[in-house]
Amino acid sequence: MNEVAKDHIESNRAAQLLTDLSLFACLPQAAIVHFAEKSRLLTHTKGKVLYIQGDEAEWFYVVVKGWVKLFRETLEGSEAVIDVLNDGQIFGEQAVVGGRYYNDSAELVDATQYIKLPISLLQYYLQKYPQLALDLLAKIVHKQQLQSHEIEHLNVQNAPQRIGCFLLRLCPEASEDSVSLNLPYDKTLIASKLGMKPETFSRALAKLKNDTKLEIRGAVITIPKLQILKEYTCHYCSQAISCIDEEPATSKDQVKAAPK
Amino acid sequence: MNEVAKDHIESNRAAQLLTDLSLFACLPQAAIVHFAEKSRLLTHTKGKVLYIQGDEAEWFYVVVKGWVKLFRETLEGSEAVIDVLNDGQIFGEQAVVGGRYYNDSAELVDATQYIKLPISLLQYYLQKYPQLALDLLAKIVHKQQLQSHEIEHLNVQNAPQRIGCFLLRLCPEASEDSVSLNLPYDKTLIASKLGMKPETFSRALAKLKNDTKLEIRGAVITIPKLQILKEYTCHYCSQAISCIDEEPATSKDQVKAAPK
DNA sequence: CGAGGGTTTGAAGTGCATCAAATAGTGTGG
DNA sequence: CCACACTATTTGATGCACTTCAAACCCTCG
Repeated sequence: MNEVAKDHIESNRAAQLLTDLSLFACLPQAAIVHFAEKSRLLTHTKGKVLYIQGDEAEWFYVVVKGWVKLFRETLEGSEAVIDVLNDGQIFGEQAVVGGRYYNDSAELVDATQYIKLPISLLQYYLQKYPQLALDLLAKIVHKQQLQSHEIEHLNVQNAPQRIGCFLLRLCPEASEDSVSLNLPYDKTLIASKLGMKPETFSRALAKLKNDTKLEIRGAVITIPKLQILKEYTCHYCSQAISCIDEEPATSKDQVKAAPK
Repeated sequence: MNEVAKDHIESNRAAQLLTDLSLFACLPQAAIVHFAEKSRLLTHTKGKVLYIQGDEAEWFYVVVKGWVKLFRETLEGSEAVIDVLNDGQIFGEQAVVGGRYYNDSAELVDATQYIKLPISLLQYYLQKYPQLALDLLAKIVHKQQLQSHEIEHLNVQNAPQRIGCFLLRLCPEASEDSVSLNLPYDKTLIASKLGMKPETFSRALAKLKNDTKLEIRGAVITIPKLQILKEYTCHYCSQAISCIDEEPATSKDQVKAAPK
């Protein structure tokens, strides 16, 4: 198969993936195809660095399958994990407005398939289809709210509670009393994401297990009584409901406001 | 003076203030007048609560003169300060997309003048003037980047360094070797914003003073050698330049991208 | 002057980090 | 399929940073 044909197939596949993106829900098919033509569908193994903080921002990214870590690193080498993303999530898009540079670094946590798309094209379509700007706005606001939540957690929760909250957010929406789940990635990485050291994570998880009757076998955790965990954890959260987050509304759900 | 005349004057004053807002730079005067008509220009004293987390979001706000604290509160009463805003800053606008509820609470820190505007009107103009959406996007992305920065700081800096960083961000853009500045609000509030207790703040500031040769007289702090403070503080920051933030670009600075 | 909030100081406790080492788990090549 | 190498995770011992509780101090404002 020659290069051109290969590119064509890759582009078709990308178009198909991009069509499923809720961010692009408002775009006509032609625009999505345009994005797909200019995009690259890539797969790399764990450790691949997609960009680093301070790089000139040319691309934004979509995770197709796998896990990507966003982080910031100091001169000393200590790093702060901003977020860990998986299938369907977008990143690097902040550079579309404001700064011309990435303000964090991105690295694959696992073997991961992803698409990279030119930011310039996003800028173009933001102008052309105003609804896209509104949908992007909604996505970014949602991310920001999760971040506010993180800041709160770092301030008011101790290590076992932060882990408890993390587990709760892994639970399927409508969960029964008892849930069994897999940790999505390294315990070390979870620790960083929660702002603690691996040793602390290990000990804190042991304490949580003891206090809320978890069963732990490696990366598989069973919560026999969700309610116990919620009380232990979310009592210290500001949200009455719980820490479980929801997707932001997309174009279809938007309410148009009347003036005057 | 009767109510109608008073409202008229207030509306004129609000229009004038809104015209200066960089967010509204792209709007025609008529739209700004429309906003002004539907807005309320208010002044309240310290402690006034503008809204609390979970309230249905009807209004967004602009600080005219003073200080406003955004925070999240747990059932136990411990609070996490998300941000402290002053003149010209906007808040409560996140509710314009996504959730219908505020996801933090807002309270005046000082006697403060502010404007409140209907979110429904913002929604209307976001649709009508796409550039407004892009400018709002830029503002929110900028806020988000500052928040990522905060998360990093909570993770990698100790208390004296976080204070040092806070002081650096108070310095005027082009500062000489030596700077003298006023703390903008309560030390207790600064402490909360930096994620520490008042006692810790007091002790950490004393340590910072000792380590970087500050002079402190109440709320007036003199930094004799900026460079010393930068090295002490930002060595642990990921940004090569410093922690000083810049305003996001507005409409005028935007670059239009060519397709294809 | 006296009340009250903001700030500092002291003493003691707690949680998390650090350093070091043991153990479990995973993928590799033989 | 096993042994080895390498990484992830756990465990232990110790130290430091920050918190907590308590009390003093300071400053402002009625």
